[in-house]
Amino acid sequence: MRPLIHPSIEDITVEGILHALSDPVRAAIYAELAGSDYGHTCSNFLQISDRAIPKSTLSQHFRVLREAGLIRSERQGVEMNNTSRCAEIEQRFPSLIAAVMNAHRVQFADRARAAKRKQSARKTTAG
Amino acid sequence: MRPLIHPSIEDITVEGILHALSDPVRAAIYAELAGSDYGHTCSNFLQISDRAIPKSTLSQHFRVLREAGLIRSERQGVEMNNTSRCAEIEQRFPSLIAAVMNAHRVQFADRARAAKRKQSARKTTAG
DNA sequence: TCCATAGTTCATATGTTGCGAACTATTGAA
DNA sequence: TTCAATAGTTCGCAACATATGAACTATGGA
Repeated sequence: MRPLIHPSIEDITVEGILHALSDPVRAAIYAELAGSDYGHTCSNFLQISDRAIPKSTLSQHFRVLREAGLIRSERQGVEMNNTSRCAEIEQRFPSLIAAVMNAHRVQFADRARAAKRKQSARKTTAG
Repeated sequence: MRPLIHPSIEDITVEGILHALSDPVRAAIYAELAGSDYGHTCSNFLQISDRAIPKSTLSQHFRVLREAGLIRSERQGVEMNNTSRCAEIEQRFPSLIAAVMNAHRVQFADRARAAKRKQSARKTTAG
């Protein structure tokens, strides 16, 4: 098993960060990690908003996040402890992460609102 | 020639924006468009920082930016007039674009600094 | 030593990207 | 009108990337 790669802060690239966060599954994982003050294991995410993620896929997603410099993964016994590196990134790329996470929240809220509207429209048409 | 696709503001996704801007060529194009108050043609970018971009590739890049909702392309005679949609995006995803563009600037500055350091190190070793 | 659990890696099928060649659209000149 | 020039787009294919089941590795406990 090859050692895990964690780029040093100056080797982190914008391209890498944006690419990593341009996938909704990875964005969801990262949002959870960045939003909590303790670590998460990989298998905490085998289920993401009603969608099952195969563990090999999950492992790849964590690798992308890790190698983009967004998270740090440390083995802790049989499992992994994954934490966000947001403080470091904030230092190098101020307000980038916050803006991206906020945008994801906006989009999530808009979608929920659209879905609700659609649902009530169905109800009125049916009734 | 199929008509150009411009998503309406509510159909613009964060994934799409991040993916579009995760490519350095596209980020450079977008930065130029967003930073000027007049439009640019595609062929203005056949050369980007000493690198030649084939026009078919350039056309694809513009398509990605356009379909992500980042730019608007309008035919003007024989050429295209490309303008950024940053005002609209700012409204939906506040400070996202600014943070991404700033991060790219930071990275560009850091790289230039690193290259300069390396160059002067070569000089002292040689002398 | 054996098993269970958590993740990683491999193989491969499927999807995406880059780019030369061929094409389309528009303008202007003959 | 026809022809050529210019600006972009589309096609086709090779190279690269991604998703996932199957096989594997690492760790801890019985």
